[in-house]
Amino acid sequence: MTITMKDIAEIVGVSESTVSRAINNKAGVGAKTKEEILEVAKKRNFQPNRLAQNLAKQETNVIGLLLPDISSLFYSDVARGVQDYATKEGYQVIVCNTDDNKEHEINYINWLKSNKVAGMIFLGGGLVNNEIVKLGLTDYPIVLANRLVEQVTLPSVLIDDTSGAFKATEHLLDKEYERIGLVLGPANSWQSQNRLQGYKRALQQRKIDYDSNLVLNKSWTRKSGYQGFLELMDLEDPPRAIFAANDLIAAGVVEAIKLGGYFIPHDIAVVGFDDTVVTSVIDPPLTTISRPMHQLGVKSANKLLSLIKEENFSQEIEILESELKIREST
Amino acid sequence: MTITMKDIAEIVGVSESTVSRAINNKAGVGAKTKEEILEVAKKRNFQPNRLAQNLAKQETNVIGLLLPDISSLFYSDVARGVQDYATKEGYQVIVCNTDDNKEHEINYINWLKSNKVAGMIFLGGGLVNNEIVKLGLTDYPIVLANRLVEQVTLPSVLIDDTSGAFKATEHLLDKEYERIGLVLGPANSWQSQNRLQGYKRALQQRKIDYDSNLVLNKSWTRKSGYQGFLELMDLEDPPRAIFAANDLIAAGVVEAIKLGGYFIPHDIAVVGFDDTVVTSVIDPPLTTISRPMHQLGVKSANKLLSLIKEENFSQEIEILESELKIREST
DNA sequence: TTGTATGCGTTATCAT
DNA sequence: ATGATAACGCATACAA
Repeated sequence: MTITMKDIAEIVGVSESTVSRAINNKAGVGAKTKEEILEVAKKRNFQPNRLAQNLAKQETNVIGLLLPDISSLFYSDVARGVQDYATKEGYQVIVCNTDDNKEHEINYINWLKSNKVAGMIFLGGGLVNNEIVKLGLTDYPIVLANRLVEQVTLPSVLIDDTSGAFKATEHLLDKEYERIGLVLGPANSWQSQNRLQGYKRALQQRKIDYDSNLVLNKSWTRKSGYQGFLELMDLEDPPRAIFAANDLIAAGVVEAIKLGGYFIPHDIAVVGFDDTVVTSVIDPPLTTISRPMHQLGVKSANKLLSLIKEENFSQEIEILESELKIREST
Repeated sequence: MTITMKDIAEIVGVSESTVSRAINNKAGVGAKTKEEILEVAKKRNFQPNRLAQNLAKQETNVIGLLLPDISSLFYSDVARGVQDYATKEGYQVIVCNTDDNKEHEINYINWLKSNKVAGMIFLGGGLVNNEIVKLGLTDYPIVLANRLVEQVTLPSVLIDDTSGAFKATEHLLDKEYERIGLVLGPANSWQSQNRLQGYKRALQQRKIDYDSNLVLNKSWTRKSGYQGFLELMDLEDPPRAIFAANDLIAAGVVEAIKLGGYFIPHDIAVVGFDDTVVTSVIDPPLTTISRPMHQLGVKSANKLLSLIKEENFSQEIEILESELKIREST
């Protein structure tokens, strides 16, 4: 069923090397011979065996993408970005779900290596850098996406969460709100910390004092938003604008506001963070911070491929900005 | 840097075939020789070159997964299921985003074929069956996941949407509601049609007359749910239970109910469909139909691998049931 | 038990 | 312009 170059060579009555040259469009084949070969190849639907091809060329057009979980809202978007760019450049990508399990990660890395992939992207998660080095990956094209490592610096693409929070806060500040409630997730999560930092920086820029009473550390849930709003309203001088550190929290805030009989944004303004589907459940449409997830994938793949092709003109670390999406809640 | 069997053979002072046998745990190697070989292999961190291995064995441990879009909520879950099962069985999967574009699909299929994948899963989307056959895939292990084709029957795994709607309706019927409002998506979508069919079947079973006034065809949005509820309330004899054909619609229904001053489920009961993240935004927690998406992936991969291993004991078409998740909205 | 030889389907380096 | 040949790294049938 499946035909090889050898077969074509026999049919046309030439050598395998001539067939190879003709099919790969290389110089050194008579016009007529070439035509004949291509005709047979097309007619018999010849497909080169990539395994043999890659083995001979000592290179592949496959890259590996390691991430915690492809079914996550965040990572699947990034993965799509990686695939879009890679495909466009003639590469395929193998997605490996590590579940943040170090053992899984190592197994996958070994599998990818033995399959001679052209390079790898490590998205999120947290394999310590030393171990990556130990796995002999230093001489391997690698890009880190949204994953910071200490010590050794590897080419990376990151999304700047802090500046996202900065923009959200700044936006409310622009709207003349000076006291802005902030409902965060747990205090020990770095997401909370980054977003708090952005919030503080925005206040600082406007020379507005930071009031810790306005900042609540809760969890990343709708319920937290609901309760958080009630707590903020209990303050002596309650805020008339609220920055919810993710969309789920924002949903809770919005619901509490509406059930309290207030109007958005007339009485109280709300900004969310993430721009997930959750946004579509909220009325009025939520002003929120949109993180360039697809873009993160595209840029990472872009960086990796230029590494592979040794066009190392891309800077080591690239930082992507989040975008403020102004809708009707502010 | 990377070591081959040839190198090991030289180091130990045996032939390549002996090394191959030792490493692949095959009979016919002296215990001592084997030990020596394995030691060197381990020490030098030998990784067999899969390209060469596959080329020699004329088989690979890679399967292709074609789907419209990995970043979609639904498909990414299924993909995860495929990967989980495949990985467990020692296979890797290549995900290809077709965007329902026929040309893309054909390109991917050709790429997968030339890479000698062991088999493919076609998830969703719609390449006509004839074309699949034309691509010479009939002699290729293939499984269709949630994609029905006419004519030729290929091994398939499907999720029975109709029975999901049946269960949702039955549940409300069990709660003694006889008049049940149904808010669907567009009338021409087969999702709407299936869900309507399940609804009707449940009524029929209880010998309850179908009242078309209770059934609304709108769109798959929150807004539709909101308006749908208002329309239903305008009826002479409004329903006290509502089946929303997806979670987004349910979210709108719930909001309208609450803003109308009614209580859920005391005054009005609501059932959704999909069990997506949207559910977590709704208060009270929504009773909904959960489709076994991850399971769909697992079963598809399972079927494909048994096809590959020629253990064709699995039935041609497998149907997966949806599950009723009873929470607090009913 | 071990080694030799050959093949897997290409690519690439020589000759001719 | 074309062909013979080796090489890529491994598996395997056949000898020894």
